[in-house]
Parts: sequence; C-alpha cells; structure tokens
Amino acid sequence: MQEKPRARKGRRPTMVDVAREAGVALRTVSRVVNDDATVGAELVERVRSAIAALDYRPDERARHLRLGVTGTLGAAVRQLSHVNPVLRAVERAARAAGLMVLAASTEDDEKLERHVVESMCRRRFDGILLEPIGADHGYLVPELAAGLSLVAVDRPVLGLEVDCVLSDNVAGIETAFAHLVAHGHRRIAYIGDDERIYTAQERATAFRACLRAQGGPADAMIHTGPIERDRIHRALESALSGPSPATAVITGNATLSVETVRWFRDHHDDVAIVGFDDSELATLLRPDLTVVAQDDAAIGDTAITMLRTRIAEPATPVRKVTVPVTLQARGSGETPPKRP
Amino acid sequence: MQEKPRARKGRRPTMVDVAREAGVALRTVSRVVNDDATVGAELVERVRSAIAALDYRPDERARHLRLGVTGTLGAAVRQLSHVNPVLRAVERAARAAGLMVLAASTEDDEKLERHVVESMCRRRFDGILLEPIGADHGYLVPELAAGLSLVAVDRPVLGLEVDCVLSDNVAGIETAFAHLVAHGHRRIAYIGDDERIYTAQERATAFRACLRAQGGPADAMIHTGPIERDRIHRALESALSGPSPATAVITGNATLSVETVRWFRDHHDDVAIVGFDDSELATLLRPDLTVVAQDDAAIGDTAITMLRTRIAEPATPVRKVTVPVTLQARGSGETPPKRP
DNA sequence: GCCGATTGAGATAACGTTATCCCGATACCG
DNA sequence: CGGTATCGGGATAACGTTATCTCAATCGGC
Repeated sequence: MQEKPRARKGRRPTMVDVAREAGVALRTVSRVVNDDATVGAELVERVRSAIAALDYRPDERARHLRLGVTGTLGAAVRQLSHVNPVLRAVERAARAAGLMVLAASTEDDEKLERHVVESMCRRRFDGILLEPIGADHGYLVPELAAGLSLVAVDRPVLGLEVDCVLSDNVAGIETAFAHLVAHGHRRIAYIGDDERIYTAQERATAFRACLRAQGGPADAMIHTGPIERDRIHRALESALSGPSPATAVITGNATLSVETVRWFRDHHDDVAIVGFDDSELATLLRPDLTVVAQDDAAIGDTAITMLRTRIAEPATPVRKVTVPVTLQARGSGETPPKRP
Repeated sequence: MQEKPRARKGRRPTMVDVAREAGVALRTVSRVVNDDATVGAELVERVRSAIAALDYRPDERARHLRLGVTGTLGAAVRQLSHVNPVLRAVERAARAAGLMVLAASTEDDEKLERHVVESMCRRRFDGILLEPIGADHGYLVPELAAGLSLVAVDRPVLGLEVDCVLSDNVAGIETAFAHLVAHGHRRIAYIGDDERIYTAQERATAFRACLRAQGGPADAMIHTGPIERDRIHRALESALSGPSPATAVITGNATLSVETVRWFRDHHDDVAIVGFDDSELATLLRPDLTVVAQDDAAIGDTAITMLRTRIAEPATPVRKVTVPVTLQARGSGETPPKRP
C-alpha cells in the first residue's frame, strides 16, 4: 500500500511546545535534546514522550544563529556535471569531521563564481572550498577581511594570499617528459590548455623548461589554447607533420587527452602519449593510456584539513600545499618512437 | 603585490551597528538594505555610508529564521564525483528562479542517504531533490508529514507517494530493441543492472516484454546483476557464445556500456550495441556508440518546476512525470548481424 | 482654521534555538 | 544547628534579521 503522509497544516512544533506538553521549562527540553546529563530521569522521560507525541524535529537554523557555527562547508566547484573525484574525497573527509559539504557549480563562469561564493558567504557557511577560475577575485577581499575561511583547490587565487592545495604540476610534466625520453623519444609535443589558466601555465612552463634542458627548440613543440576540438586537432596536425614530426605527445588534462585520442583514432598515428590526470576512459583505449595521476584523495583530505585549521585558527599563516602526482604506465606512453 | 586581507577580530558588524553609526533606527537600516522606497534620500545616504564605513555584510541566517524561507534547495545525489548532467540542468533552472541548489552525495549508501537528507531537513531547506537508492525510505515519512517538499529524480521513492520525474525507460528499451530488429538482428541480448534498482527493473521488464512480443525465449537473453566487471564480462561471454549467440547487445546504463565496450575491445566481437544513456565516451569509440539518450535538461527543469510547485502548493496532488528519451544512431547500433 | 488622511520613520516583538545566570532544595561539615 | 556548597531545574537574554504596529509631522479639503 503506497503510503501518503499528510503534510501538517501550520507551523511545526518547537521546543516551546514540547516544554508545554511535558510540563517542564524550555531549557530543560534543550538539555534533553542535547543529551545534557544533568536532567533527572523522570523529566527526561516526560520530554521524550512529548517529543514523540508532537513529532518535534529540531530546527538548526535557530541553532546556527545562536551558536554562530553552521557545521557546513561550501564547495564552489567548476562543474558538478563532470568527473570530480576530489569532491568525493572532500565530502568523506568532512563527514569524518562531523561537517557537511554542500556543493554548487560555477560552470567556469566568473560572474557565476562570484554569485555562488557570495551566496555561501551570506549563509555564513563555516568555510568555503573554491576551484578558482579567472584572474579577478577582488570580490573576495572584503569577505576575507570580514573573516571568511577559504581554501583554493587545484589552483591558487591569483593576487590574494589564501590557502591553496594543488598537484605538483611541474614534477608531473617533468616525470612525463623523462618517461618518454627514457623510452627513446626525442621529439615530444605538448598539447595544453589556455595558459591564462594557472595550472595550464605551470604545466606549459614546466614543459618549456624540459625542452630547454634537452637542448632543443622550445615553442615549436608547445601548443596551448582553449579546449576546442578544432584547435586541438589543428595542433596535433601541426605537431605530427613536417620534416621533424613529434613521436610522442603529452597532454595537459583529461579533456585534452580525450580529444587527442579522438584525433588519433581517425588518423591512426602510432604516437606515444602521456596524459595529465587520470579518467575512466584511460583504460578503455588500446593501448591503455599512460597518465600522470593526481592524488585526488590526498588533495581532498588536505583541503579539508587546511580549511578546518583556517576556521579554528584564523591567524595561521597562509599555506600552499603541492600534492605529489604519480605516473601510471599503462602502455600508451611506453611505445618506442615510430621509424619515419 | 599579493594582497593579504587581515581578518577582523571579534564579531562582524550587524544592522544594529549600522543604525548606531548612521544615527537611525534599526528598522530604517533594514528598509534601506531591502530597497524599501519609503525611506527619504538623506537617511538612505547616511545608512549607505555607515554600511561602507563598517563594511557591513548581510547575514542570511537571521533572515532565514525570521522569514521561515531559505531560498535553498538541497540535492541529494548518488554521486558528485561522476557524470551528472541532470544536476547542471537543475542548478540552472533553480538559478533562473532565484534559488540556490546545494548538492551532497549519498554515494549509493542507504545510511548515508538518510544522513544527508536528514541533515538537509534539519537545515530547513525549502525543498529537496533526491536520487533515491535502496527500498526503505521510512525515514522520510515523518519528514514528509512535517511538511518536507521533496521530488524524486530518476526513480520513484518506493512505498511512498511523492513527486517523481524520470525517463521513459520502457519506451527507451522498446526503441532500442526495435532499432536493432530494423537492422536485421533477431538474437538480441540485454546486459542490465541489479533488478532491485527501480530503473534496472523497469528496463529489464521492458526488454522481456520485447522478447515475448518477438515470440522468442525470454530470460536466456537477459543478464542482470550488480555492476561488477567480472559479472558483466561473464554475462557477455555467455550471451555471445553457444549455438545461438546474440548478434546485438543492449546495455542498461552508461557504466554497463563502458564495461561492455571494454570486453568487446579485448575480444573483437563485431556485435551491434545500443547503450542506455549517453556519455562522453560514446563518441570516442569506433564506431561511435548508438545510445538511448535521456533528456537531462528536461528532467532537471521538470524537477525544479515540480519542487517549486510542491513548496508553493503543498496540497497539490502527487505527480509522476516520465520524460521522453531519444535514440542517437551513431554507428554501433546500425551494423547488420554478423554471419556465423 | 480644523480635521482627517497620508507618509516617513521608529519601537518592539518574532523567528527557535542555546548560553548565561539565578533560585531553591538538599547534603555535609564544623 | 547553622552556614556553605552542590545540584537540578528554571527565567530570561542573545543571536541578527524582518514584521507588525504605532507615532508624529505634513498636507489637503471643507
């Protein structure tokens, strides 16, 4: 039988109603609800009976106002509709600390980021995790001055000194580059994101340093720009043609890997590839994709730890934590250079 | 120069402080902050100067308590770390209505689902969208009786009469089946999820009906169970071997498609496949994956519309909306049966 | 000139919890 | 026996907004 609970009319019972029903003071009800051991057993029983009789359900809005603490962390992330394993780690770490993470998406839109973060500030969440986009975070200055606890994840907030946890982009690119060199590659191309994005700039800069250390020409092997299929495919055509085509490719993030593999599929280039960051599709390809994997669990745990420290000790010096990455050799980065 | 805003000591300024600074009543400050047109220009200016001087920032916790409305919708979804395009549509529709959606993940865990939903109830969110898991939602009965506005997304809350918006699973399976029959297939297998899950049961039941309508044996072509790689691969081996192997496969969701394609990759079976629900990988394969695509935008928009109706008119009769799906023919479902 | 209506602004309560402080009863010690 | 300490419970304020109601001044009409 499909149960159809009938919604009550009018306002919900409060502790005042419970107190009246139980014949005790309001403060006594609060003590019982909060398991205060100083209330005698008889009164405890009367209060609990009244709670059940009235179907009283605690309202944390009042509690949040009185205590000035909400037990809630906001997570302003670029996308909720895409893969976000860091957020899983964040939620688990928060739960372990008795906190609730509530996430909203900024959709890579600077105005929306501001809207989301300011909405969370107005709700006085205890702290906020932010995947920053764009360069102008001036709107954060008064919030930080007012006492906002915030940790940036995956990239710093440029121009502001706030806590940050991110992957070791430099070491990741170096590792990928060295891995390909170790497998015989000498002409390695880089397909990266728009360098206005912090992580994209870090990775591209690291790649340039690798090229210079190798003694080779720098910029001809680097192709950065917005993540657009046509741009990526033209970059690949350029990198893999001409008198000295690249024999290996490093891609700057998972989406670039997707587009690179899509292009490979149609053009059958037997080119080695190492992608930055892992994803589900990495093991669907032939050969499996070799990747520089970020440690999502460590990033998430660290982000929560730093945020809780910021909340508890606002005077703590600002920190920037880089989390090591690891290379997962699965095949696509281990093939030797194709003879021309 | 890296800006380092210094967090204030002590409590933040409130409207009481602004009133004192401006030399007006508290109610006047509230009128100005809320753009009440009955305040004279001189007082408006004094209040705004005081707001700037004190760097007053509104606190919505008090407002939520006084008004009994938070402008917040909770979204308790199975996963935040996986693809969730419905959530994007939900956020956009909510934003258009001036509401904020805050999401938390239930990680397909019944206890966690209850924890997340009850946490949102204690915060008195205006309404909740829920991707239900499991069969026992008894914990919702008192919440619904107390006035909770809730809409189930993607599957109903079994045993309770609450609003629900989901895809037309039956038509989707029928469309996929008919599509394969139209391309010459007569032996079609179904790889599905655990039938304890509502959508899995609907899809499997629809598939059985298709088989019966075709006059063929029913259960030998249906393989349902938990989404485990080994189980799925054994199901595929079974379906594609023996005296009458299937020449086409329908998969029950995107993850099943992933695992099926993974198995195909290693076994090179030239088998037609139609997958239920789209995903990014669908266009990475050769040929591209033919899918029954859910209308995520319509589901999201409908969910928000139904929730707002439930909030505004609690006595509205409970509704169940099924959103049409469409078949995207991309190649993998159009290949003819392979000759034995 | 007086009276009623309107307008701008202010006083205070309300929302629903928890903290702070207080009170009365009881027990113990000198 | 009296004084002090402790304990269980209660009265009331606090959190920071908004709603409700009131008041005084001004204006217009008769």
